[in-house]
Amino acid sequence: MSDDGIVRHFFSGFIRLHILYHAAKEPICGAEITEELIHHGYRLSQGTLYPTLHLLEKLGYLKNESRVVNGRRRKYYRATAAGKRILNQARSKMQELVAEVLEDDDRDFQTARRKQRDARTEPKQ
Amino acid sequence: MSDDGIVRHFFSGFIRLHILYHAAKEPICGAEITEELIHHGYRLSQGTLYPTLHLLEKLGYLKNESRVVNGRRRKYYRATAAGKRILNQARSKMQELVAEVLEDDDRDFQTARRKQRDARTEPKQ
DNA sequence: AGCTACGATATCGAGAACCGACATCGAGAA
DNA sequence: TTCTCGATGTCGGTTCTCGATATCGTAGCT
Repeated sequence: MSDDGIVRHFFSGFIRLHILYHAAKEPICGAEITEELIHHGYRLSQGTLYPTLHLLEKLGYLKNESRVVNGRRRKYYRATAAGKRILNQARSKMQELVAEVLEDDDRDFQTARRKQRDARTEPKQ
Repeated sequence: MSDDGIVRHFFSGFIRLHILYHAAKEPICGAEITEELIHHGYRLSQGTLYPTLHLLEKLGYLKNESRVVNGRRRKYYRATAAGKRILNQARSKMQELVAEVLEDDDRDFQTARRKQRDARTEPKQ
């Protein structure tokens, strides 16, 4: 694991969640997702992206529809009802995990929710 | 990938980020981290946890100090200056990635920041 | 001191995931 | 039909993850 890769490692799963998120917002194809991620300074290789799309489709969270754009065939993926359900579920989890890391530190991230504050203040031993 | 495992998969990196976060807050040992994660309903196997700790230490983000607690040897890890730096860097990234997924949907997560709104609304050709 | 108990830490092998490189596909141009 | 080229799909080597197992180290006991 490279020094710089550790941050990427922290978010690799999260990047994949973005696929589901975007597919819930609007139909999106693989090439657009790649492009989108670059905006964020991330990169998901084709060897990861397409299998992920296929997996999400196989699990019933995405469905695709072929279109032709500029003489090119593209598969546009859209989140199914089940996909939106799992997305919301992921959002809740994320809420919980993120709130803790962003809260109460030497930074001003008070906008984060602080629901689980009490759940982790029990004394050890 | 199991159906239920996909959500876990989304956050596996996030879970590891928690290690760094807790180590920045206070010295923490492997056993406590495991315990902590269970509060969140997550689980990181020992075969993943310890190598991760060693990696973070090798990269210079953590340093450890052995203590004896209840007759047991424990290695307490604490974030170094470099570790806190990378944590803040990760926080910014997280902020950015999370804000997008939580914002402007059929839910009430408006507490999330919306700084990068403009960065991804350029028309696709 | 030597022995045992036990929790914490560390390691190992099998399986899975990731990535980069390469292959395939398909619509329009020539 | 053949060529072009962007988009999709696949493959092998490398790395990561997990569960099981091993080691380590302190304290209590004799």
